[in-house]
Amino acid sequence: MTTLKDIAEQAGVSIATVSYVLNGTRKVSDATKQKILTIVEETGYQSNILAKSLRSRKTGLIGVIVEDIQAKHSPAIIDGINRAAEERGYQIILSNLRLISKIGQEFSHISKYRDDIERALGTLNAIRADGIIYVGMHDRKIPHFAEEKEIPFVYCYCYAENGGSFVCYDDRKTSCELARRLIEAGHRRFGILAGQVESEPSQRRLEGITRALDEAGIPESSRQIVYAGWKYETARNAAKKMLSEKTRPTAVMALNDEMALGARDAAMQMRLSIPEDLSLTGFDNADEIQYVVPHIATASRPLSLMGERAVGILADQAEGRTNETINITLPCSIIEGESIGRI
Amino acid sequence: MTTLKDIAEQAGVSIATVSYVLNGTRKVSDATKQKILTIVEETGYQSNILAKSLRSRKTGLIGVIVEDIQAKHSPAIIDGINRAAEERGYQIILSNLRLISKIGQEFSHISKYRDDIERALGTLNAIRADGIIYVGMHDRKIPHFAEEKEIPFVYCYCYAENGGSFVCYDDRKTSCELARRLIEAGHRRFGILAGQVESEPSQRRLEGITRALDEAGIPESSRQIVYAGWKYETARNAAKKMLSEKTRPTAVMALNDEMALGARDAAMQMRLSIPEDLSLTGFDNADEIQYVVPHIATASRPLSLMGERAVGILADQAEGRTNETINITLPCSIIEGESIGRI
DNA sequence: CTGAAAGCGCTAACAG
DNA sequence: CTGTTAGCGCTTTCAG
Repeated sequence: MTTLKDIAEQAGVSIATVSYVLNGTRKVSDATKQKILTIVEETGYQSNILAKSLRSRKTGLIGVIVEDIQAKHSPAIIDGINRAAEERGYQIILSNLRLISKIGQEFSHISKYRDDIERALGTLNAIRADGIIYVGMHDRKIPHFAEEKEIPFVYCYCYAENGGSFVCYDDRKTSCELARRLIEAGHRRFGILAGQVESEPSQRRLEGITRALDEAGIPESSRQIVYAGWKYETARNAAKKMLSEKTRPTAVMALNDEMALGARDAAMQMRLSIPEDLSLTGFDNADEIQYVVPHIATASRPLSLMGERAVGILADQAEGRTNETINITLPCSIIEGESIGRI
Repeated sequence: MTTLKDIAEQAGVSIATVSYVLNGTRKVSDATKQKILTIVEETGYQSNILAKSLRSRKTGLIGVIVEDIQAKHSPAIIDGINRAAEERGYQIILSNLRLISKIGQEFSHISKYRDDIERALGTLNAIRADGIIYVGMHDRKIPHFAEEKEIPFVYCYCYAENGGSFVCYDDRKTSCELARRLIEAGHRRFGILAGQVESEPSQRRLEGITRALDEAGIPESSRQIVYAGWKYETARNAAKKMLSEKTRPTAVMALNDEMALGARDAAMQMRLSIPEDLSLTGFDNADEIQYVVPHIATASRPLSLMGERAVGILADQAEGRTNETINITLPCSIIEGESIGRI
């Protein structure tokens, strides 16, 4: 492996001079500069990042701790992180906590995995990463892991109890917007398929819908809320019950797409067609609904962008441009579908 | 940041002794050992991996170049890589080529992205990764990037023109097995929805099916093969045509699940029900088909395991246990569904 | 404009 | 059993 020293010897200059040329740290005569550059080219010299980092105390590494890379939203976020990182000359070092297989849906027990997190943090620390992005599995509040560490830390798709920068998306506003579309289409009786009672995204999405319904003066009695646990099966059963009542809702809002599919199949089984007999909305713009006809109206989260913005904050902090705690909430976009019918 | 030197001073020993204790490189008296360990614990000392690696010429870093992290199969493979890497004390450094957005389906033009790849390889080289895993986007032949490099290199979900270790899965055998199930169920007229003509996975899956049909003595005239380009839309159109022929196939084998969904919707539109009027199989076990009823028989690829095995090969090479080129082909598992009917 | 030299924090050969 | 010391490859003062 070629080193600075090799280049210096071949060029008949000191290693310092080679370093100056390579980093543009100081003015060097054009002659020597050219000579050095030629040799660098010929030898295919690659500076040793380890040595460089050891000296300069900057590694150009961003540690990404992801609660589960197999969570549906993770790849898009990581993609965004990767893109932005490369643009700024950083590399990604990835640590996957694999929480799904470890805790299933028991997000509240996350504290049990504090050990895993500490270990990941330890490694990233040992490697002297310039900053850390923590990508959550649900957009929810979690303990603030990096309290005592001095390394820049940004939460993405989650946020910390007591501060810390984060990037998330506005599901409250988006849900509100979806509900408004249904109201505009004339709907007055709503069925809502929510996640777990304690789930924060579920609560926020519910709040958004509630706001829209309140605005429209729709009474509580015309809102049926069922906590169907985010899943297809449970949602289908809940929807079946909901739709067999005498004053059944004319619109069902599922707080995620998987539950929307459950509601759709319940409707199909009951020979209710969408959108003629029933309007339906989802959330997340999941793969699973791309090919169902009619297309179900849903919302797309700005996942890639969230990753990019997280890197932006991190880089600003790592490079000393700011030391502020920055919180960014990005808007979603509504995906139109034919599942909303006028009444 | 605490260093070896700090610990040594506090313990009143030399830094070498501390190093010996921490690495177990040499016997040290229990007394000093305990004293050192206590101080390490108290200070929360983290050894500086950069310095360590610079000296020992091993970084404990595995570079993972993934053609696109947003490809459906990527997260599961990376998950497997991550799991196995952690077990062996390696960290993952991730480089995402983002090929999908760059070239779409034009996989043949991949050579244009040689530059991107060279850059990723360069960075990984500069960082002195102990080995590199290249995760492809399709299980296909690609140029051998690391010919001249001395660093261990393993291809995953693809393989190289002229050698190099790789891990892939057996779509030929699996397709053959799927076809046999249909034959056993009494089918004699087949429609096959393939990918692009030049696609290797498509060719292999087709070969598997051909073998099964040949074995069963089913004439070429009873096999309708259409190259429907892997996509829902094109597959639906192709299936529609296929199913309107007077001697329509009784079984349609789509070489991926997205096309199976296309075939299913074509059948629905033509009022053919599955599995009574038509049997259907897919491939890949994609998210998109998890919730369609009846469940479509398909095949699940051992993605996570492929990642794990790739790390196994890499670690064996990096740690000098072998210098052989190793190729592993893993079996898939058939996912039963109600989409296969007896005839 | 250029060079010598002092480290960054750690490992490992050599010397007790 | 323990310590001294020479680097790993690079950046960056300090001195020409």
